[in-house]
Amino acid sequence: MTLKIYNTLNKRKEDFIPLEEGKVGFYVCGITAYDVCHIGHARSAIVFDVIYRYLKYRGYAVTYVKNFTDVDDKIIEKALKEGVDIGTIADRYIREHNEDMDALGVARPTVAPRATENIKGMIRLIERLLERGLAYVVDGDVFFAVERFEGYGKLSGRTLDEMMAGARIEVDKKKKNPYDFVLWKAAKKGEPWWDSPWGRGRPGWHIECSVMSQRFLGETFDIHGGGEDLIFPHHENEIAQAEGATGKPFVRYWVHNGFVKINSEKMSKSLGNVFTVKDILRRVHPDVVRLFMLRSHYKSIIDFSEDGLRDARSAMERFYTTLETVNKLLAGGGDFDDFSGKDLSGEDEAFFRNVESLPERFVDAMDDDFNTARAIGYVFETLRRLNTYISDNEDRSRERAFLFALDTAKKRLRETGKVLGLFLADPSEYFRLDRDRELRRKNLTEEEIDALVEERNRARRERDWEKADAIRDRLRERGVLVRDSSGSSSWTVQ
RNA sequence: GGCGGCAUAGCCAAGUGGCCAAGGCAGCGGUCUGCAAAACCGUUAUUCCCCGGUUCGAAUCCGGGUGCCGCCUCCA
Repeated sequence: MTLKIYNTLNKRKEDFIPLEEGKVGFYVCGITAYDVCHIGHARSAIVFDVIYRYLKYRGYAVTYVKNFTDVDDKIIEKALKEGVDIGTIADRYIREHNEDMDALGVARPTVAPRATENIKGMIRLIERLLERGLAYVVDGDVFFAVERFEGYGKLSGRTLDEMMAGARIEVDKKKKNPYDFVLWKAAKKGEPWWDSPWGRGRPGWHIECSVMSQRFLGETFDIHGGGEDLIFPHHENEIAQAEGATGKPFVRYWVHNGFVKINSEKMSKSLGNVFTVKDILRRVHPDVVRLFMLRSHYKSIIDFSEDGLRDARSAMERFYTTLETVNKLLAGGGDFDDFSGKDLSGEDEAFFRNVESLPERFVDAMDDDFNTARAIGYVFETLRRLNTYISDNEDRSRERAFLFALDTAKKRLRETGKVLGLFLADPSEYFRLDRDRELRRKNLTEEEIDALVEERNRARRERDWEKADAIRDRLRERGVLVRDSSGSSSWTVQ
C-alpha cells in the first residue's frame, strides 16, 4: 500500500515517495506571534500534528519544522503600543501558543525556529537572488522581480498575465511589477533593525520560511504545509525565493488545510466572531475539539458551531463510556497473559479477528490523503462491535477468552487513537474533567448534587418512587442526568 | 473582472464507475429497568441540487443550468 497525498502543486493525489527512503522532511508555517491562537490555528495545528504522527506510524523518520514569525508589522505595532520591544511581545505569544498546543495534545515539532534567529541566512539568500538578477535594490528596500522567475504562479495556478488582468493591488512606485514583493525592508524610525549590505532594515515576511525550511531540511524537501490562505502569495513567494536561489525544486508535496467558519460565517476580527483556543478549552475537553476537527477531511471547510461541538462531545462520551466498561471488566477479571488468538473460537474468534483488522482498515483510510473522517468511521464501527460483544457476553466476565478479546480490542483502539491524538485519556479522568467543566458552566457543585442523589437513593430504598422521580426531574431540569445501577446511582451533566 | 472549490438522510460527514450509499449526532420502535438513563437490537437517503449525454452499468465521467463559498489585500 502506498500513501497518497493531494499535492496542491499538481492539483491531484500523488503517491508519496520521499526524497530519501525512510525519511521525511516536513515544514509547516507556524504563527505570527502577535496574538493568542484561535480555532483556525487549532485546526491547522491538529491536522499537521496528525500527518506528523501518521508519517511516524508508517515508519518514517520525520524531521518536523514549524516556525515562529517573531518580527512583523503587527508585532511592531503592538510593541510600540505597549512600550516594550518586539521580543517581549513575541515571547509572550509563543508561550501562549505552546500552552495551547500542549493542551490540545499537539506534539512539539522537531525544531521550532524563530525568524530573528535566522537573519544572517536571510541576508545570504537575498544576496544570492541579487547575484542571479532575480532581485533589485531601491533606497534600501530589496524586491523580488517576479517576471525574472519563470514559473511564478505555478502553485496557485495562475500566470502573471492573469493576475494583472483583474486584480486591484496597491501600486508601490518603487516596484517594477506590482506583484514584486519585498525581501528586505529599510528600517523606519523606531522600528527594530538589523545591519545588512543594503543598510539597516528587517526581512520581508516570505523570506524566513524559505531560509528556515532549507536550513533544517535541505534545499529540496518532502512536504510543506500551511493554511490554504497561504497558497498565494506566501507559498508562491517561498518557491520563487528558494528555487530562484538554488535552481532546484523546493518542495515536492504541498499540503494545505481548509478554513474554519463560525456559524456559516467567515471568522474575522471585524465580525467579532473569533474563538480562541482558550475559549474552546474552557468549554470542552481537547478530545472533543480534535474529534470535531478530524471527522471532516482536512481540505474541506468546516463550520464551527455549538451543535457541531455538542455532537462531537456526545460521540466522545460514548467512546469513553465503553472504554470505562472494558477497564472495569479487565480489572475485575483474572489473568490471561498466556492466552493467544489461536485459543479462540466461535464468536470470540470472529470478534477478535475483526478487531485485529482495525489497524489495517485505519491505514487504508489514512493512506488515502490522510482521510481521518473515514478512519474515525472505522473506529466507531469497532466500538459498536465491542459494545455488542460485551452485551452478548455479560455472564462471561471471568472467562479468559472473553477478557483476552476485550484487551485486544482496547489495544487496537488505543493504537489508532495514538495516531489521531484521540481517545487517549483515562475514562474516569475524562469524565471527571468533563463533569467539573460542566458544573462550572452551570453554576452547580458536586456536593449539592451528591446530596440530592443520596436523598433520592434513600427514597429508592424505601421504594418511594414518587419522591425519587421528583428529585430526578429536578436534577434533570438543571441539566444533571441520573443513571441508576443495582446498588447505587451515578450522574452526568448534560 | 480573473482563478478555484463545493452541493450526499432532520443535522454533521465518508464514498470519485459495479457488493444492501461508511461513520457520528438526533428521532422512532424494542430488550434491560420500579420508571428512566446508559448500553444493545431494529429502524430513518429505491437515492446522492436540476436537466441532458457517455457507458452493459454513474452519487462517482462529460456538457449545460441553479445555489452556496473561497482566493486575488494581513490572515491558519
